[in-house]
Amino acid sequence: MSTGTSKKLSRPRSVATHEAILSAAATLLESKGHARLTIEGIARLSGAGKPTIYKWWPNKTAILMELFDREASMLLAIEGVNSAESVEQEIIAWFTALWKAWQTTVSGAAFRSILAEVQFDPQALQFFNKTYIPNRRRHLLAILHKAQARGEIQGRDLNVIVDYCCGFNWYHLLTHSVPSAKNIREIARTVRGTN
Amino acid sequence: MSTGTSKKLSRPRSVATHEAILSAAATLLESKGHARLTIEGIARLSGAGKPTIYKWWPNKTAILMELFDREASMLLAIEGVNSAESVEQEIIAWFTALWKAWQTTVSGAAFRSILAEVQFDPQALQFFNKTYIPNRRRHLLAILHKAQARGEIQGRDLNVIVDYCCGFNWYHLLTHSVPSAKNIREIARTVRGTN
Amino acid sequence: MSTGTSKKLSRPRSVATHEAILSAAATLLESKGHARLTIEGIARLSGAGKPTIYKWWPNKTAILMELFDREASMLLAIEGVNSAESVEQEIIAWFTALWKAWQTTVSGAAFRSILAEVQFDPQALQFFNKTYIPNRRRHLLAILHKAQARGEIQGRDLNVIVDYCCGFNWYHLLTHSVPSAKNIREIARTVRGTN
Amino acid sequence: MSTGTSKKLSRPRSVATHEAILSAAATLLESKGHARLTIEGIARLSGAGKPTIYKWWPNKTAILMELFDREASMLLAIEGVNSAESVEQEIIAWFTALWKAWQTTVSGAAFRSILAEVQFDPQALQFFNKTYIPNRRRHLLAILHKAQARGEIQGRDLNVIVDYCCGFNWYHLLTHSVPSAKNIREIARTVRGTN
DNA sequence: AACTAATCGAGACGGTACGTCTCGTCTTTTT
DNA sequence: AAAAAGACGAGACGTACCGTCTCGATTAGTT
Repeated sequence: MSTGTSKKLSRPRSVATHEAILSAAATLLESKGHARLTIEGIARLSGAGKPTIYKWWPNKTAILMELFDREASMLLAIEGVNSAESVEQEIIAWFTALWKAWQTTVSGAAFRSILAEVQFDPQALQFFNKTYIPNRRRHLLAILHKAQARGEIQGRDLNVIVDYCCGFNWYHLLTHSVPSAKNIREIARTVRGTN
Repeated sequence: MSTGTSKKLSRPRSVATHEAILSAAATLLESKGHARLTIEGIARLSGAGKPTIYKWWPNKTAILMELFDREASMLLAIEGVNSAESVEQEIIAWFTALWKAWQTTVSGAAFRSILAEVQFDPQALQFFNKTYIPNRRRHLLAILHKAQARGEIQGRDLNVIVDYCCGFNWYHLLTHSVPSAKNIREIARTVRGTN
Repeated sequence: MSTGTSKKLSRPRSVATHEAILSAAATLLESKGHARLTIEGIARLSGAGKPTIYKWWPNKTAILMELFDREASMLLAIEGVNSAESVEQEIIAWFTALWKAWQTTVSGAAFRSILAEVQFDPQALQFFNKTYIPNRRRHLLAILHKAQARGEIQGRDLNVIVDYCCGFNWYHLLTHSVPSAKNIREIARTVRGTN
Repeated sequence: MSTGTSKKLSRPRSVATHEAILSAAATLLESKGHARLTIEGIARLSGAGKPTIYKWWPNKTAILMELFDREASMLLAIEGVNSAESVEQEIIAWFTALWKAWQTTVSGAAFRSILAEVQFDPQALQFFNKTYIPNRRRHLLAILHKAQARGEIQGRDLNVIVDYCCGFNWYHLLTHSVPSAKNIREIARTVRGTN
């Protein structure tokens, strides 16, 4: 009797290979840099065959996105509950944690690569805009919404705030300059805008 | 004392070829997109030899930068001196003009390509950060300085303002989303921040 | 006991491509001549990719050698065992057959090209001297040895005979002049040298 | 005041440049080898402009031929009158001198290069066959003619002898193997052919 | 326990672009 | 004129990856 859950009749996808590919990508991104990160290199290092990689990821960007998510989700899990007293405090905490992650893991390099790579591939860009970006904006947007509900932010278009806050981070990421704590405080101050 | 007008004793660089290469790059960038913009393609379309291109530009990014500058300088020339009554007005005027240029010429696509390309090449990135970016920031920084002198802006780090304003524009450029007039007004409002 | 026929665990080398490359080389050598025989041209005509060619042959000379061997082995197969009555008869038969092959197939042009090409590449020259040439000399040397055993040749250094006989043929090949039947008879006469 | 000798209205061909080009070619041929001997390299080393070279020599082969002639004529001048008692002695003397020159000057390398280069260029080959080769054969042919007149050689086609003697030398030149004194004696013996 | 079917590694293959090299022609200024 | 300097179009060089393909070997889960 079928249990309903359609069981596979054949060999399942190898978890070890999946993992090996991702960490090979991480290693190469860190050691050789974006320009030297090639599918061929990943295959070589991971011991996987090229067709195996192409079977599961449509392109390099998809690998990078999965890599970034893995690292970023760790970050989110670690940060956990943040009971800050004000929007500014919350944003400062969030940006500080974000930059710490971007610096200490490959996630920063990965996101930088995604941003660059996505400009080459219209299809990847569409996925990036429709699915990927909204997910990344969600956390900041939630903080702002709460603040708006508490009355801390008034008369502001929250999406514009997210735009320029993300923009600020992207700007620093793409120019390889880490914003100082002071800079982060400064940008956090702008969100209230009590005028 | 002779200024030594230093006449070249050989065939001078061909202006026509220089021009043909740049406009071939512009055409290809517009028609084929960034991914299909190759040195080989530029050589083919422009009628120039590949070595000629490599002689004058070290890489694709350098061509794109010159292309962008050409378009951007036109923009600056056209916009001219604008004596707006407030910082906000000035910024709104500047951003509106900038986005008009980015949309109506290839300059937008060129700058997007530069941002992506520079991530691949550490040397190009260094030039980008040390020389190219400061030049691009100058105009906005000048506007802010004047406003600070007039007392319109107080207690703000002007560089952070430039960071997030550029960031805002880059963000929209990289996600292929044009900011609305309303959005531009909104971001212009944040620079004053009289709190 | 299993001889371990060592089966390849990947896609086998394409015989069709191998063949296409060789015959493209033959066609180009015949139609365009040695100067216009380029790897790029062979790739174009054969439909193979350049890297495929470089994978299997280190340089143009290697292709030419294989091409020559293919044609020459046909010749040897056709000529078969020839039981002539004297050295002179044997040499005349051999040279006549050789020149017929050099004229009716690309093998002549191929060998001419090899001789020229090998002067450019010290590595190719070494292979040419150590491996290729001895193989080409073998047939003539065998004829002379047999004759010496029969007492037809006395007090001669057989290697010098081979040197000048090959030299005679190379001379005519390189100056694009085909030796007449009379000339071949004349040179065949010199090998006996009963003085 | 005019000396009577029709003065040129313009700058005459520079002898120094002519000389510089030839010796640059010799130097490069010796140090870098045939493959690295390029017109561009000659221009660089000699300090001449490329167009100057092309003005006076149609191609690289022509330079090599002039270079070879310069060296070879020195040889002939030095060897001078050779009063040998027999054809064999004469040929041995001639070949020994020839090989000494080929080994001690660049003339050997130059002639090897000419042989190779000429295979690429049908026009150069024609000049080579019609003009160059006959000049090179002349000396040996003269020796043989004298011997024939003296009755030392009978019933032989002298041209075939020259063919295979040149062939013998070319063979050794092209395979980079210097014939031993014994080998030279051996080949000299064949010319008499008293059968 | 044998069968089955997808997965995996290996790597050959046709492409395309890379950045470099040399060619032979040209244009300009100096001698 | 002739020569230097060197820019230029042309096109081959040998290399690096791309993404697709064909193999034989592996390895669950189903019969």
